[in-house]
Formats: sequence, C-alpha cells, structure tokens
Amino acid sequence: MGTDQRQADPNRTLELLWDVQAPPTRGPKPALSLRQVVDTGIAIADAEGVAAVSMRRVADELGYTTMSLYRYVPSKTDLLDLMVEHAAEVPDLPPELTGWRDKLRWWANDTAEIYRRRRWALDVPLNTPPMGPNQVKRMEQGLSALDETGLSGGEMLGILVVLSGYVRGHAQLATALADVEQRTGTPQEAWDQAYGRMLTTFVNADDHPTLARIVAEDGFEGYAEPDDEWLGDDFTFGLELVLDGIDRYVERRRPAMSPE
Amino acid sequence: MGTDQRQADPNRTLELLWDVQAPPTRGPKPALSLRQVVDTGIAIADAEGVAAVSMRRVADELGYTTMSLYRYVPSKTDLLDLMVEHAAEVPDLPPELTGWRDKLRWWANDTAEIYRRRRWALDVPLNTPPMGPNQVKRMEQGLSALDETGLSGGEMLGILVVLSGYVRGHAQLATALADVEQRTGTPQEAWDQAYGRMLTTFVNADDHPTLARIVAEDGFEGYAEPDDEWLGDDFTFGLELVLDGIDRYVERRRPAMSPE
DNA sequence: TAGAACTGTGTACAACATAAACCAAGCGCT
DNA sequence: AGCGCTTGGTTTATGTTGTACACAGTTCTA
Repeated sequence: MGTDQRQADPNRTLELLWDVQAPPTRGPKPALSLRQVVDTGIAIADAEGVAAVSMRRVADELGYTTMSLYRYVPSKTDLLDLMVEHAAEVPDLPPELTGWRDKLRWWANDTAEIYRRRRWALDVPLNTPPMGPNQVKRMEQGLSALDETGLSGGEMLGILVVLSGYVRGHAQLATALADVEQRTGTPQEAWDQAYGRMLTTFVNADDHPTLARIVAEDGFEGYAEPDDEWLGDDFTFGLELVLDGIDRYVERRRPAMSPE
Repeated sequence: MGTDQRQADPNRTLELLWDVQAPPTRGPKPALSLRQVVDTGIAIADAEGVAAVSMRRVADELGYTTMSLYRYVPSKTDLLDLMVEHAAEVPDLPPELTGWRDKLRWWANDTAEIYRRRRWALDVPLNTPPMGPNQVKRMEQGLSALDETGLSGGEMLGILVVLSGYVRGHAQLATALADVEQRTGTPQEAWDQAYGRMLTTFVNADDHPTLARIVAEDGFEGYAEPDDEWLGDDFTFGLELVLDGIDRYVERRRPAMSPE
C-alpha cells in the first residue's frame, strides 16, 4: 500500500482544518467541496467503520472518480484527520453548571459521548497534535472549567491531558470488549466462551492466586460480557476517581481559600 | 486490500496465544516456528513501526515466501495481536514494595514502560479482549496489588480498567505529540511552528478567553514541544491523581480499619 | 506400501493509495 | 477580444498489500 505519507505539510493541514483558503478565482467551479468529501467519509465510517472508508468508496458515493478527491484533500491520512475533527463537534457548556467539578464531569462525559456515537474515531491513529477548531474549542472549554481553581496554565493543561487520556483510553478498552463481534465477524458468545475457557483452563491458583480466587467467587460476571450501555457504571466510577484526584490536588494547592 | 477478516476463530487465537497445540506427527518438520515469526514481526516494528510490518516483509526477513507464514498464523491481524502479547512481557513485582499504592504505581509505570519501548503497540487496534498469558499475568499482578484493600473482585477489576485506561490513553496522547516527526515525515519544528501560528492566528479572546489568556502568559511553553523523556512529569502527575482517587475510594469503603 | 497429514511454493486476484499526463473550463491581463 | 495561466476532473499506470487456491514434496501411520 502507499499509505506511507512521505511528507506532510502542517500549513496545508492547518488551512484545511480551519477552512481558510483564498477561494480561487481562475479555474472552473469546483463541483464538490471539502465539506462534502469529509461528510461522506464520516457517513461511511458511521455506518461501516473506518476500515470501509477508502478513496474509491468515498468518490463512488459522491459520483466522481477516485482521483478527483485529491483536489480537495492531500492524502487519505488528512481526510481521516479531518473526519475526526468534524465529527467531534463541541456543544456549548450548559450554563447551569457552576463548580469546576460539575463542568469537568460534563466535559468528560461529552467527550466520551463523541466516542460512543463515533467509535471509529478511536481507530484513527493520532498522528498530529490536535489543532482543529473543535479540538481547540474543547480544550478551551476544559480550561474554562478549571479556571476558577486558580491553578496555573501548565497545571490546567496537565489535568486536561490526564482527563482526556483517561477518557480515550477507557473508551478504547470498552470498545474492544463491546465491539468484538463487529470487529472480528465472530459472534459475541463465541468470544465469551473462549474467555471463560481461558480462565478455567490456564488460570491456576499457583500462577494466578488472586485471579483464581476471584474467578472462583464468580467475581467475573458482568466483565466477560460488558454491559449493554457501553461506557456505563465503569466509566463513571473511574471518572469520579480521577475527579477526586483532581479535587485533592486542587485543595492541596490552595489550602485555605474561600470557594468564591 | 483484504484486511477485512471475515471470520475469526477464538479457539484458534487462544491456542496461539497460550502456545498449546498438539505438535503434528505426520508431515515434514516445520522449518520455522510461531515464535520466530512473531519475533521477526516485533523486530521490524521496533525498528520501523508497525506500518512496516507486512507479511512479505516478515517472510523476506526470514528467507521464506510470504505464504509460508500462513502455516503459522491465520491472518495478519492475529500476527499483530500475538506481537503485542509477546512484546508486553511482565516482570515480577519487586518484593520490596509493600503497600497497594506503591505496587499499583509500579504496575502503571511498568505498563507505560512497555508502551515507551514499543510505541507501535499503541498503533495495533484493540480488537479482542486481552486474553494472552502476559495480559492475564498483568491483570493478576494488578489484582494482587489491590488484594490487601479488601475490595470486591468487581471493584478491583473496575479500578484496573480505569488505571490501564489512563495509562493507555495518556501514552497515546503523549506519543502523538512526541512522534510527529517519525509519523508524518515532517520535522518537529515545522509542526511546532504551525501550532504556534494556529494559537496566535485563530485563538482570539472572544471565542477562547481562557486559552488566549494562557497563551498570552506563555503558559504553553513546554507543551507545544513535549519534554524529551516522553512520559515524564505529566504522566506521573496524572498517575498520582488517579492513585489519589483510588485512595479516597478505598478509604471510603473501609472507613476505620487498621492499615495492617 | 498406499495413503493421509502436513509442509513450503508459485500463481493469481482484488483492493488499495497515489503519481503523472491530460483536456476542458474559466478568470485576468494585455 | 483573445491569449495564457490557473484550476478541476478524468484517464491511465504503478507498486504494494493480504490472502485464496492449487500443487509438489515430505514424513509418519495403517
């Protein structure tokens, strides 16, 4: 395959992401628009996953030739990046939220919600720093949530990296468990059975004492088969954990300050 | 491409991961071994990234034809999964560690260390539940670390999912920032400049008040260009955050118990 | 000793990203 | 008014990919 991407042009990427480009005056009118191309890609990914998105496929869907897309997008890699950027729309922060913790919880949940609706976004490799409008807007939102804590810019950024790292990582793990069927073409139950067989066959008390005990106690129910709501209680549990950690950090940094 | 993976066989996958299979008596002796194939794949990925791993490439490296590999591995997807499993070796937990927090910190750092040494492992899509020996050993280790807390099996599993989710997510974000050059073929500085230009051009005080303020305060130094040590202070910071959260949870669950 | 099981090979195919050459379209200058 | 430059979409072509399939050689078993 030729996916190597020998060279990338950050400026061009930036132009595309922020949709700034002197609209050309000379040639014939474009029949398509970047927007259409990206949206078509998103539609395909929504329906069949990111693996189904090929240049050919997108072009066919639009009724044009494969190569015509390259007038709008430098490479498939860029197309995927643009798809992620456009798919990650950021709603405004609900004004009724007051404390940083509520805001940050909403922020994390909303980010997770993106991954829930567009699971394919997790399959797009993260090649460049996030610098599209939506990504930046999301960052701004997170920062504004933390603003009242009085932390430094660096500290706030660190916290956001931690939090979005958690959201992304957890979403990925959850997806791996929940989407086996779609990803492997083999029914869920077959995997569950295999997992169970693995636990009973290879996990013995000598090598895996703790695990063996939990398995014996049936502590694995509900983990081999994840809950239907995908990012459910588990995510919330971890989120509160992280928020607690942030809380403790914030408290420690300004030991005796009035909340206002 | 034919990467579709129409059907997967969990039992076969399990056999391969755990290296159990009745060694055949009939035919000619195999010239290769699964181990060799996987190790060759790992070597290539170590040197040039996972994108450089192709069946052809692995076979060439071994001096055999492409198709010969399919006698050892059902598909490329399985090969990648096996590579991850083998690359994620789990050292024994240092015996001098006593409390759950120290153990868990070591556990998270060791997991991160894997991702540091084998960044390509983050690029392998997570298609199936982790059920290889090393993955299971790592789980056992995490559980044993938490054993003393007296939490239930479900709670401990939840905590581990949270923690490994954090590690994975953070590592991915950090890699995206640190490896731009290798991934895009464009020098680091070009991206940094583009990022800076993005911040100054598109981030105005109206749409991004908090961000704009931080940029004005130079609070972005050290973030556009990540520290050389990759998962550095930032990771540690977030890790302690998560550990704090866990700590608070543990404390809350057994309010007045002696630490021993 | 015949056949079954198993090995590695050679050939073949469809799908992929994308480079290069091409022609038609349309504005901007002289 | 018209020439030319810029731009848009198509055509053609190239190299790479994963893997299905048929085959010929090897080794044990019945």
